[in-house]
Amino acid sequence: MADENFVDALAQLSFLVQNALAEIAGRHDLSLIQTRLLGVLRDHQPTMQDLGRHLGLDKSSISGLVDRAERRGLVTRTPSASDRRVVLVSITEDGLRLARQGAAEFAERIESFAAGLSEDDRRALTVLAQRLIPRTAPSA
Amino acid sequence: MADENFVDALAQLSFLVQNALAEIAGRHDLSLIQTRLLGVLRDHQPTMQDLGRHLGLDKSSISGLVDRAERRGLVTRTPSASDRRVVLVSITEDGLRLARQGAAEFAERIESFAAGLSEDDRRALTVLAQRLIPRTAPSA
DNA sequence: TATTGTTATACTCTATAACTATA
DNA sequence: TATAGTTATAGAGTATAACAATA
Repeated sequence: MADENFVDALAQLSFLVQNALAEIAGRHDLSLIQTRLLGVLRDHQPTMQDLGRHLGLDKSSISGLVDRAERRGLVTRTPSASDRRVVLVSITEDGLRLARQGAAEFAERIESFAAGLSEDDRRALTVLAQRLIPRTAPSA
Repeated sequence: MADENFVDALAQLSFLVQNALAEIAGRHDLSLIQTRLLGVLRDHQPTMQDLGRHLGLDKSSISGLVDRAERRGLVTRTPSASDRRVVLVSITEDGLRLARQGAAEFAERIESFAAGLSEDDRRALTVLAQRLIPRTAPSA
């Protein structure tokens, strides 16, 4: 089976990237899921329900997640004006700072892994990776 | 920054692969870490300490992990003959069956992602991925 | 004394089910 | 009635610190 190598290489690459992400998040006392939460909030001001969809979690899990992030001053809850059942979640200045810092460190780390790759190699890897990723792939 | 695309593509690819892994594990009521445990035990009969090193976890975490796997009949503890402080962990028939089944499903899933890639594309992606992976990269 | 593993404790993360408030 | 969110509860997973048994 020639494709054992293919599957193994993708699996190991995914562990490499995820471990880097978890390690960098940990340096800021963040879990992977808290990091993803901040990542989503960088570009959106979603409802609790939206967050559940984005992150693939039950609403009760989102409640706890946002509780803990709010306790640390990284996000805030705002009641919706149009529907008083709804809660909007926003990132704070502190949260934004942390998200940017983490993203920069992550990019640096990935770059360091790819130090041995030429520009052409990187472009080729980028294109091949993109062809594997469906439009529905979750983001950080 | 041209490399934003590179970093993003690798991050998304890693989420794609890890989510596939987690989803398949979940179908067998396994967590990612339980799956990795079984993966290690397919080829080794390590001590608790060895497992901690392999999986990057504290020995107390390994105790709980092995407890839960043992309770499900997936692994067994054996006292070492040479050093009575040491415990050796082995996979059971049931555990092995589960590990093989999961690995096969995972390979299938990865193949399905790569359905649009030619043989040459796969080879190229495999080689590029391998060049990113240090020899110390953790395995499933 | 040093090492191996377990246990006690505490916290994060997750889901299910029951609940409250609003629509 | 239906929907948005919270709370109560339970369990996995993790680490730190204290412990027991063995070396």
